[in-house]
Amino acid sequence: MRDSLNLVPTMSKNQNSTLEAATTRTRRPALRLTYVIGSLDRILRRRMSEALAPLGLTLAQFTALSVLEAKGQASNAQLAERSFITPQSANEVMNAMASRNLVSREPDPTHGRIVLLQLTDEGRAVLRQCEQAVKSIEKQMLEGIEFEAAGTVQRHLETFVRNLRG
Amino acid sequence: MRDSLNLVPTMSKNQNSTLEAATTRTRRPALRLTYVIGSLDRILRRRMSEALAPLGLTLAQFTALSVLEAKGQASNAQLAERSFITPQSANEVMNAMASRNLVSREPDPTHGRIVLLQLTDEGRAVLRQCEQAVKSIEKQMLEGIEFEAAGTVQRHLETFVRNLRG
DNA sequence: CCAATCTCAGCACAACTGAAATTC
DNA sequence: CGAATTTCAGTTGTGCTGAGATTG
Repeated sequence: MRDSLNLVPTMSKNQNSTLEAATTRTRRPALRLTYVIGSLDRILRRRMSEALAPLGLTLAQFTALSVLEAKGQASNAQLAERSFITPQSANEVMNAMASRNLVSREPDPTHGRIVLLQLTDEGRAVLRQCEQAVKSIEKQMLEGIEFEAAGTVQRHLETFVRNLRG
Repeated sequence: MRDSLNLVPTMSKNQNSTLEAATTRTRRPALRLTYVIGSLDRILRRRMSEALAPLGLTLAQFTALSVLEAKGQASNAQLAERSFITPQSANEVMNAMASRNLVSREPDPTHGRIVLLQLTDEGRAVLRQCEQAVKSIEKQMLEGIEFEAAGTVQRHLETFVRNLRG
């Protein structure tokens, strides 16, 4: 009744029984998948922000650097789409990084209004430092998880994203 | 060299054509697992906020209601820990909901300073509406995913959370 | 004129840190 | 006193919408 019929295979036991009876001992919130995703992201955000702070970068900036490296060269609009944010938000992040010389902005020769963004050598160097700083967090997160299983999880999450993007 | 040896079964450049060959054509940013988690959360956040707006609730409020239902009865401090946020943040959310009569606050009879929070009947009713509103988003997200696989993903994500919590 | 792109401005949400008051 | 809890106040990160300018 409560959770209808789908997608919440969490409460492996006592899915019945007033819930409150278990308040003292139950260790699991055991909520929806969306809740778990949100929780994980919040913890990850906090930990990563801490790790990146000494390098003077915010998490959003690190993300933008990563995406830009993967894409190689992109307009602000393209970058925003890849990052699942609005062009305005992307622009704000890029402003901060352009002024720090981590990315270069050059007008697209074939299209006057478009500004092509690209990692500078300094940006690439900083990105490497960031990845180093973040690596240990990822490692801790995946402790006890088999390599293959982590890949499976990632592919499923990518499917979730694709499904939601419509 | 760049990604060392672990935990990123994705790609970074083009030298690893085995994995993405099966998918589309270079359509994937394919970054770290943390990036995918962040992207998914951002999309989910946006979609869920939209769905909850007509009910006059923010996502944080919905989350708090859910946690409170699962816990049955809790202090603000307990609730904060379950939600992986600071007591200050939790308190702010609870203020909004107490003033809307979705949760009740009663002093703990056994400990003067503690305030016990609990869902009101109205809170429970609103929560049910929220869950209804959110259900279709979850359904879309899990399209094409087998029930069992979704459970596996959730269990893995819960392990990630546990690992990071220390 | 239209559409896309970029950018400025203002705003909202959700978290945070710091600090104070209360209670055991 | 010290530890835990609550709560007030200010700040930050990160996104948003709206509106305007520019280019093809």
